[in-house]
Amino acid sequence: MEKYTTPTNEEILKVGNLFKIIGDTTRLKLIFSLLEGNKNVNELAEAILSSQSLVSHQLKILKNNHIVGSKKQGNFVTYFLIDEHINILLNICRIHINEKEGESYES
Amino acid sequence: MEKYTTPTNEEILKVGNLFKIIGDTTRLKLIFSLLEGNKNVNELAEAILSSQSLVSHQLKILKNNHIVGSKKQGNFVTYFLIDEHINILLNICRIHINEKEGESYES
DNA sequence: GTGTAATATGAACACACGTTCATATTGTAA
DNA sequence: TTACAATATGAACGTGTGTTCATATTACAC
Repeated sequence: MEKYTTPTNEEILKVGNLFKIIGDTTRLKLIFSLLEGNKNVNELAEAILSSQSLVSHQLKILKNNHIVGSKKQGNFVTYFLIDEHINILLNICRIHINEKEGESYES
Repeated sequence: MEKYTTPTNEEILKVGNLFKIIGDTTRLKLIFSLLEGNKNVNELAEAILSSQSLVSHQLKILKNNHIVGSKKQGNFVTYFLIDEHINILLNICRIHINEKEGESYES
């Protein structure tokens, strides 16, 4: 693992923003759904049991933050995960959570 | 890396919550500050240029979510990072961001 | 005991943000 | 062209949350 020094304020903003983006359950569901394979908007809406509008809004946020990409094919728009970093983050997070199994989390 | 299946809704909530916790700049500053060594509340407030009250509030959230621990020593309370997972998450996130260097991020 | 430093806490405010609804846009088929 | 399906977008609403301020608690020194 690369060794990092103390981050600048700008970097802290970026890190915080990325975590904020993947800290929402709707967007997490979209990401986990896309891990199973590329999907278009309606397929995603069905998969996560949400409205088309909500899915479209959240996909835009994921796209603006370079987590997903899209490819227009006729009437449909196929979305896909851009790289593996997000998946790695999610797996480490799940390991962390499973180790803390049983402990309560509050805000 | 351990292979994970599709997460349950409960697990998605937990993952989302953890990312939400470390998705705030004030809490990130506290975490990065504690990576340099254990500190008490006032030292942290000075380090991140924030008020004692704000630091105390945010430390409580970090503690409730098992990211930091505390140890009372007389009049002072020393805070420390509980494990390495958070640091790993932060490093991967920084790698991700550095690779995306130059690209803009919007919400 | 009193005074003071360190920390925690609760209320209040302001703002961010996720969701819904209605509607606009785009593309395809007839 | 018209009709319809897929997607995107903007406004509005309600809720969550980070911050500040004032104050409470705790512990030490005198």
